Amino acid sequence: MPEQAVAGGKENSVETPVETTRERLLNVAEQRFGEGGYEGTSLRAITVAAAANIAAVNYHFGSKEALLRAAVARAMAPVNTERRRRLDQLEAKGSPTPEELIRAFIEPGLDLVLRRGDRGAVVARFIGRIAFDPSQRIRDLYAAESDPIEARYLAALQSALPHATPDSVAFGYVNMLGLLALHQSQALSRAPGLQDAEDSGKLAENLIAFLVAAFDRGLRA
Amino acid sequence: MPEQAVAGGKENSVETPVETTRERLLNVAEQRFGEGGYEGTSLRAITVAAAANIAAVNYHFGSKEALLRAAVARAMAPVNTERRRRLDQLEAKGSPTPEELIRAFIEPGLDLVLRRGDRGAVVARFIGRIAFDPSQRIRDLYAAESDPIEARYLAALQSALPHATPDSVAFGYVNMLGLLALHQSQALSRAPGLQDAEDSGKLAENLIAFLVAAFDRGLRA
DNA sequence: CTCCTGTTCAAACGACCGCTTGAACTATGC
DNA sequence: GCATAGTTCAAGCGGTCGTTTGAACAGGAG
Repeated sequence: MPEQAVAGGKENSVETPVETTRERLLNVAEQRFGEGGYEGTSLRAITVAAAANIAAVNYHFGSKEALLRAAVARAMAPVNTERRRRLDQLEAKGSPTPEELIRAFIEPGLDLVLRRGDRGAVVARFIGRIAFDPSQRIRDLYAAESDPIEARYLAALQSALPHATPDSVAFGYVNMLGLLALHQSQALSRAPGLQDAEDSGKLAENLIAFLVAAFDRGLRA
Repeated sequence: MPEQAVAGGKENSVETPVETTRERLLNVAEQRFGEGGYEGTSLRAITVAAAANIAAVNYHFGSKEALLRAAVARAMAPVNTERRRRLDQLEAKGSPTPEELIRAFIEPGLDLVLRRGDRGAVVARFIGRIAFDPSQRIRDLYAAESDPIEARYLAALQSALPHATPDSVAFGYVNMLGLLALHQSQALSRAPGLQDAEDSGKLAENLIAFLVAAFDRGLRA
């Protein structure tokens, strides 16, 4: 391991660990896949931007799709963690409202990710883009990372909306999922300008208010 | 023009006009682009399925992107026509409600297109897929076909929702646009089963109710 | 019949794709 | 020192991409 920069390494100052080839590949993959989608982005474009050799992708990940899978897993991990944490918290408190549940879903996807500067915006766009990639195969790959907590949200939403049928609760959930992804990918923001932290907060509040109203009064009785 | 089958031609019965190569290309392009997206679909896959030569694409359209543009224009034409017709009708009546406006937007996209059998489902999926293609270039191509009536809808929605700010009305509009496209592309229906006419009607009603609630009470005052 | 225009065809172009190979390089363990 | 395992590299594999070419084919007009 030439450049892993373990703690106390002599080559770099203590607080600037070297970005490994693997990390650079994941970072650039997030950016490029988020811009052009999976099919529209070549491994060569990624490796050139990451100052790495093409063979490095197959060495570190095995294939283009495996690189994408690793990037999705890494990007979704903190979002899923935060969502789980919030769900635990709400369930411990007991009887969460629809708004609390929606907020616990939306904010980790927008806030947590957009509030950390350019990198966060890149990650959000990546997730949003992959979630609705034209290829069913790629969408499934995202769904595999997102599904584990879906059942918990559905159950909690059903409890919070006893008047709504299970079908209509599921309908609301996929609408929430879809709208979040579209805003994450910035495909809905006509003005191409990137959102800063403040805008992202406003977006989150607007989206939550929109969804709360739809859940509260827009589902089949 | 070998096989145009003008009226009264002797080769085919009166009511079965021959499908020209150009039409076959557009039909198959709708289907394949709707399945795999623009980047994920090759001209060869299209021409093979259409029983046409690859060169026919460049002869009839000029390029792959021009084929897509022609397919989008053909698919959107009846939707735009119907939306314009409904808007005219509502405006002639005066003071349309938010629900009437939302219905006039959603139904031409789902109903009109899904109610005409398999072909309609293919067209709907095609439109929905292209509207949020990963490539900005392709999305713009769709937006160019969709934009002309956008201003009319925004103005009408603003009048019907005087309490909402212009920004929030625009926010609701893009959400409506996005949710419709996602349902059209069937990316939100987890069960991969194709929707028949009856299901499509239910979907339209559910989506309209969801959006009406969100517009009525989910926008910034 | 001959010309002419519109259409289809097989074949090939250069470019790029994801992936593999085998050697070179690098830090570490003995 | 030397062997070893981890990593990077230039080069090339077979295949597919969108596009182009020039010839063949088909009907209509003179």
